Parts: sequence; structure tokens; C-alpha cells
Amino acid sequence: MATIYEVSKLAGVSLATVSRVMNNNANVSDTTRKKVTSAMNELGYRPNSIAQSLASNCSNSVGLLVSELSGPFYGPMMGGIENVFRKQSKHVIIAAGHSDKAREEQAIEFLISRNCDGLILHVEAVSDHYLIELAKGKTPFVLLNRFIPELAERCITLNNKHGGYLAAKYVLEQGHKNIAYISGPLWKKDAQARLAGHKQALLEYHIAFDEELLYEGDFMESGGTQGYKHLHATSHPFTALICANDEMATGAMACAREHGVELPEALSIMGYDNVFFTRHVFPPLSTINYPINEMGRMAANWILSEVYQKTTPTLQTVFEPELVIRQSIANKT
Amino acid sequence: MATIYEVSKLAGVSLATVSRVMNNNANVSDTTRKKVTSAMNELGYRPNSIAQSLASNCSNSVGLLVSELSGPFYGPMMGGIENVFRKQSKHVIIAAGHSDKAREEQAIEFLISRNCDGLILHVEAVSDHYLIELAKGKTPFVLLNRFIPELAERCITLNNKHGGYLAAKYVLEQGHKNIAYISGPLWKKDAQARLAGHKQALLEYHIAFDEELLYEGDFMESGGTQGYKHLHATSHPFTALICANDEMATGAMACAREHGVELPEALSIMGYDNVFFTRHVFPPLSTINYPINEMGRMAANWILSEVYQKTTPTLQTVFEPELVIRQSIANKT
DNA sequence: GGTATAAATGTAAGCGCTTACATTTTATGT
DNA sequence: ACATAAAATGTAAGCGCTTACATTTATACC
Repeated sequence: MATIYEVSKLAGVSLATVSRVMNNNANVSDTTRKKVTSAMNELGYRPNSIAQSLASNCSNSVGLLVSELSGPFYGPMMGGIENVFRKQSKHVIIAAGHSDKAREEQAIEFLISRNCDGLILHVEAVSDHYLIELAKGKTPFVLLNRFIPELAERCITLNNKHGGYLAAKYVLEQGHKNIAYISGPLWKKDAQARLAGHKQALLEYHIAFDEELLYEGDFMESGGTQGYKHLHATSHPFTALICANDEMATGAMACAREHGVELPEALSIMGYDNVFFTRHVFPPLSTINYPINEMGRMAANWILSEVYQKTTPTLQTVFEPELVIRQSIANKT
Repeated sequence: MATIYEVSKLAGVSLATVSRVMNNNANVSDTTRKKVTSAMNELGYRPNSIAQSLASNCSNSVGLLVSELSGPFYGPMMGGIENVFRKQSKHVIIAAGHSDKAREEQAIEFLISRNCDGLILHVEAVSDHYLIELAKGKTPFVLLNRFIPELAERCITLNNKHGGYLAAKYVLEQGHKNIAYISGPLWKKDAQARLAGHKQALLEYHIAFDEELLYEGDFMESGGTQGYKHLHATSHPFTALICANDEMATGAMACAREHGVELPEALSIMGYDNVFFTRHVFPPLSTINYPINEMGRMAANWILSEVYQKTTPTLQTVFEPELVIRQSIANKT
């Protein structure tokens, strides 16, 4: 591989000049610029990005930590992020935290030790305190789907409460009065917020919230099936079931069908997130859209702006959910 | 950030010795090793991986190119890969090629210019010739889901033909005689192989292959819906529809249902790949398992072995598909 | 104890760039 | 034409490590 030295020799200029045309910033006359570029072409020169990084103290890499590489939620998020970075010739290093405190912390360590210029973190298990301490370090990061007041300006979140509200409101508008709810793990802020929005809508419609019709799930399919079984076993009847995410909703649907209940006639079901397979389930699932792809792009833009001083479209930290109506809710009015 | 120099000073040894304990290979006495490690701890020293890379000419990074970051297929693949690499402290740089020739080539260039030590490529649009040329370069790579005879030992593939055979055989065993088929784009090798296996099974059961009941799809949901419409419009009746992947199968299911056909009583449907949402559709889709996660791990092991000279479990290049029976095929015997 | 050998440690030259600063060339104004 | 400022280019010192080779120290053997 040709080095900058060989290019400089062939072009008959100094190393510095070659470097200047590479980073086409400084003042270089047109004639020498041409000499240099043609020398580069002749040699098939490619800058060594490692050497650039060492000398410039900038690795042009950003770390991306997600809970899982698979699953319907993270794919679109990573897609949005990779897309904006590659256009800027930044590369993204991925790691998975598996919603586990130790593994998340270890992954962050790993990414930092890899000299990432910045980090995009979708973490769940790590403590607020840890992140606040981390913010004092020298690697900038942005948080996706997590809000910490002390770090507010670097948190990109969805208005989860409003989404919970929209879901319940729609179900109520369809005339349902007995509504069951399968929440996420209630130690998670987003699960809390979704439930809070749900309760707010109920309040507005003067429907009492029935604690017996609440089941705390785990945001996974199994939580939906277990939740349905539990709710079914209570003596409290319900015509609609709102789930705090789509995976649980599909789990509940499958389970309800096994119990011989007709969907959506005998039971209406509502999801949350609008992951792509909600269109594929039967009946197609009404849900709340979570613009995760856009939010990923925004996180990437945050990094571009804060870390690389690029001018980007205005940064937005809170995103609004939207109701997506399909066929899983029956009209009872 | 502390550097190796400061560590050496504090420990009272030379740079080389510090480097030796870091790469714990050379002969270092226990006492000096202890001195050095405690100096490291005291200073909170972390090696600068960029400098290590420059000096050792090894970036410890491997590039991963997939068609899409989202979608049910690539997630498990990336998961398998990231998992094995992080245990070895290698990092993975991701890029998406979007099944487009120019973008795939550009992504490969990008990854190489990032000094990846090796590449894992899931490419579709790039030519065999391009890859054969690439193989002459100095960056080793392994191909996932693509077979090129000249590069056989670095191709990790599924026995697609056998999968096609298994699918058809099962449907035939259930007594179906009129079987429609929606293939993938037939310029793709895997689509061809799956169809070839299908035909082989038909032959074995002495059922003629009806060209009218073949539709060339695109491996996407839309291909399934269009395929169903097309097949439905022909005068040839069929009781079963085999699709060359799960996305098309779900598209076809949705479309069939819109046409008012009962699933699976009036129409049996078979998929291919066993992506996770096949359990969620209704009726749960019978399909062919594609062990993509394991194949990803194997690709990672290939790199570990060929690039980093690690000893790994024996490398396997061709994987076998398996029939997954759920409820989308009705018994006609 | 002295020599031969092995083990431990040190020295210093890079790896391929960037960049502050110095120097030379060119343009500007009178 | 000449002084002066601005633009273009060059020089050389790093960035933080690795590693070949040289040197020193410990170990073994007779």
C-alpha cells in the first residue's frame, strides 16, 4: 500500500502538502493540488485511517449500543443511524447489551476503549447514576429511549405517556368499557409512562381503572401469553386488551385464540410500537407508532453536531407517537 | 489519559516491558509484572487501541456487510457474529448494501479503507467476478449465503435445494396434488436452488410441475401478494402454495384472506427461512429453518481462524435446513 | 568459580499520518 | 521597483504504541 510519503515524492511536494490536499482545507494552489491528486491516482493511494486517527486524535467511529441486534425494534433504529453516518464517512461499531447491567457496562467500556468519538446508547439496565458519571468523562454520548433529567439535552425520547393516552382513547371511543392492560416491567420508565397515559384517558372518560385488569408483563411475547391467561382467570370480564408493546399483544392474541375467543369480535387488542410485523398478524394489529428510525437518525445527527461540529437539521429530543388503526379493535358503540 | 510512558515511569521499567505485560506473551518475571499492573491500576491506564493498531498493523476490527440492518433475517445473523467477536475483543463495523451493486461495492471499499482485518459479506448484487478479484486483495473475507466455486472454502451456505425438497415433500405427504410456487428472483442462486429442490420432490412423487403455477417473486411481502393474485387469476386450481421465503408467504396469506379464502382449510401455505414472526402469523406458518444465527457464528469463527490464527471449533461451510411444522398446512389424505 | 545458556529487560526505530511553526513564493499598493 | 502582507509550501516533532535487536541478569552445569 502506498503511503503519503510515496505520494509526496512522486508529486514532488512535501508530506504536509499531500496531507493538506487530503483534508482539502488549507490553502493549496490548483496546480499543486492537481499534481498531488494525479500522483495519488497513479499509486492507487488510500489514506490509512488508523494513522489519521492516531495523529488527529479522532477515530471517526461512533459506538452504538443496543439491547439486541435482532428483533423488530432495533433493526430500523440501526438502519437510520448507519445511514446518516456512512454518508459522512463515520463508521459505526456495534455492541449488544442484552438488557443486563454488567453486559451493558462492559459494552460501554469496550466501545470507549475502542476510541469511539461518540456513543449512541440504548441502555436499560444501567443506572442513572452510572450514566451521569459517564457524562463527566470525555466521550460524549446520546441516550435513546431514556430520559434522565440531569442529562436532558442528550436524551432522545418518545412521549410515551401520550401514546398510552392515544391508545386508550381510541379504544374508549370505540365504545369499550372494560379494558384490560398488560404493562411492561413497571420499574422501567417507559412502561410507567405508557400506563400513566392509559389511566389519564380512562379518567377523562370517567371509567374507573380496575387494578384486577392490570398485569405486569415483560415486553416479550411470553408476557402477553401469561398476561392473557392471568386476566382471563380473574372473574372480571373485558372486551378489550391494551398491551404496552406489540410483542406482548401478539402473544396475547395467540393465547386468546387458543382459548377459542374470536378476534376482534369477542376481544379487541391494541399494541404499541408499530413494529413491522404488526401488519402480518391476524387480525392486523392496531397500535401506536414509535418513529424509531427517525429517532435513530436524530441521535446520529446529535453526534454529528456535538462531536464533529457538523451543522445538522435542528435537533429534536422528544418525538410524538401516533395512532395506527388497523383491524384488531371492534366497534362497540 | 495515561499513556504507556507514564506507566513505565511509575513502575520503573521500560516501555517495552509494559507493552509485554499488556500483550502477556513475552517473558516477564512475576515481580515486574506485578509492578506494572499495579502501576496501570493506579493510573487507570487503558491502552490506546488506535496506537496499538498502527504499530501492530492490526486493527482488531472486522467489517460486516449486510443487505439491511432491519428485517427479520439479518438481526439474528448479526447477533451471532457480534457475540463471538466481542468475546475476543474484536469489534465489528457494520454497513448496509441494500442489495444494490454500487452500494455494495462502495460499502466494501468503505470497510477496507477502515482497515478492517477481515470482512464478513452478505452480498447479493455484486458480481462473482468482482469477488474473485477482491479475493486477490489483501483483506480476507468470508461469504455468507453465497456460493462461488472459485471461492468455495470461504463460502458459508445453506443447502437450499434440500430445503426446497423438504418443503415440497412435506406438502406432498399431506396429500396435496396441485401445488403453486412463488419463487424468489430467479437470477439469484438461492432462489434457483430452492425451486430445483421443489421440482425434485415433485418428480419423486410423480406430480408434474405446472409452469402456470409458478410465479417469480422478489423475496418481499409484495411479491407474495402479487404472486397470489396472479396465481389466483390463472384457471389452474391449487390447494397448496409454497413460497420461497416467509415474507412472501405472509404476503400471500394476507392477500388470500382478503379474497375470502379460509386458511389453511381452503389453502395451505408453506414458507422458508423460519424467521421469528412465522410464529405470530395466523395460522402459524410451517416453514424451513434457516440456521442463520449459527451460520453467522461460523462466519465469525472463520475470521477468527483465518485472520487471527485462533483455534476454533471445526469450520463448517454448508448447513442443512430443517422442516418446521406448524399449522398452515391442511392434511388432504 | 567460571563459562555457556536462557531469561528478563532496555534501547530505539518505526507505523503513516497531522499540524505548529518556519520559510519561500506570489500578489498588492504606491 | 520596492516594501509589505498574504498565500503557498516545507520542516520536523509528535500521536501511543510494537518489536527487532542489544544488553543485562539469572540459572545450570562441570
